[in-house]
Amino acid sequence: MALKLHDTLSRAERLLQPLEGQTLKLYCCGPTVYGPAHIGNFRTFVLQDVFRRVIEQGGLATLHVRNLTDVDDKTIRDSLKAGQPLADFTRGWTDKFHADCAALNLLPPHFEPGAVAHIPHQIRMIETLIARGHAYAAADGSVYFKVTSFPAYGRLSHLDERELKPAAAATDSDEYGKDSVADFALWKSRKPEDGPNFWSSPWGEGRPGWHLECSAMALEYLGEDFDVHSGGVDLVFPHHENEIAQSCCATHGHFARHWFHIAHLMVDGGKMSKSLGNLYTLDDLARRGYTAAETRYVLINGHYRAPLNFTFHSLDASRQALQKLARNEQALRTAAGGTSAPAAPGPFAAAWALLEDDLNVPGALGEVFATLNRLKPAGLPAEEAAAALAGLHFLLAALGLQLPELREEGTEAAPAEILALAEQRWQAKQARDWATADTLRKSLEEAGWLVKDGKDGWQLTRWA
RNA sequence: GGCGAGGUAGCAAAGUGGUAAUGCACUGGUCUGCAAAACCGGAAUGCGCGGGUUCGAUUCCCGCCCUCGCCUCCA
Repeated sequence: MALKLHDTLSRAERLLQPLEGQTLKLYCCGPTVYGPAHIGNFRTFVLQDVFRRVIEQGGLATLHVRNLTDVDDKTIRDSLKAGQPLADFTRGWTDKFHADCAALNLLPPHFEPGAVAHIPHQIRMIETLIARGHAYAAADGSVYFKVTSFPAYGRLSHLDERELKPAAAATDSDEYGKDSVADFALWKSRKPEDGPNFWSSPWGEGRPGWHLECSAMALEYLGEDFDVHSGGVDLVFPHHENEIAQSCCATHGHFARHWFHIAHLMVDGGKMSKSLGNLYTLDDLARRGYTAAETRYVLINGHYRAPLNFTFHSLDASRQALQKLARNEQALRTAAGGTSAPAAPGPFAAAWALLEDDLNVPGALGEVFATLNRLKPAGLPAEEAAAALAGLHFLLAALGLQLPELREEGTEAAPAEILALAEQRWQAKQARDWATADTLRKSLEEAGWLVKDGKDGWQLTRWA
């Protein structure tokens, strides 16, 4: 195992080695469950999944924690709007999230804690922070973290090199009582708009602040020190900066050793937003006929540190690419006379090396194709084909790519009238009545079936 | 305005101090009555702009332009 990964904090590529033993501890900021996640959210989760798969293929174990934010402004607001108890509301969207994750072939985290279930942990952490002089309760019962009490604040996002936009310092009317505008909430006192969603604490009724949940859960499941913390780039500031401050001040640990941030997905060259109508969910794409596997391919086929431009053309390209991989895989299987366990990259060593070099997925995919093109699977001797097949499976497993069914079958599934049309066309063709044959072929195409002529007969393929 | 990430063929996207992967699209051939699919080939002549360093820069340095993100609860 020799994965080099860029670290946001040190701004350098660093070799990843578990702090303890052979298990790499990974914390990922999860979704806020108040609606369906969009493909931009999933870019982050899919890349984290590839990361985990590469680590595991490389021979290490992982301990993967990804939280669910099931209490915050949006979940509360929308559950009240829906007239549902918060827990029921977020459970529904959590189920949807899990279904989407499964469709995208994401490995489930080992722990997936929710914020609501860990409120005591968060309260305990706040008590520690207050006791150590890093936090204070305001008059209204909210508790804030005192940013000036942590000199290292801002290291991750290089705050010291930045000049905050004057407007950004505008006070939030909800958060009066803060000593400094930079201080952030650990506990938010109960407000009328929270409805029935409040919990009791030493500071009165209220609910936990968003940043704290990740610190508390990371501590609970991974300990004071762990290997990698990951999320979308937009979380660098303030979320991750705040997590570092809370965790380092509440424990004696160093918190995460390595920060892994994934760049955003763009659509048609611009940002994704509801108002532009270019914010897609997995279901939106499914309605247009694209599979989750095709979506996954699109999402991983760009380096994680660079913005990736999503287009429907790239989805079409992914479909073709996956078909090509499937054909090659089948050719290798035929040549090898069976499958074998994916134990090593074999002839795909160059592709694997690219994955180990800062998770260069597009480079690795390019290398997979280049290797296949060189190998010419159909003509390989059985032994070489078997090694290549195992290697291909090794790479596909690391990327989490599931190959589609080859588009060969279909004739059996065709309805009787389609079969009749096809047979009629074949007869016309035998009679060298090309005009009739072509007309019938066109009708079949309009009905959604492509005709493929063989030597002694025809085949149908579902087309639309 | 500050900080960060980017600008590579029609689209997407790797990579490199010395003739620029890969996928899609395009195109020639095989096959076919013609196609489709598949297979075997091919072309692109493309590294944002201007300087500098260098024998040589897309790659390093400087300046500029453009895009995207963050700038206090957006993956």
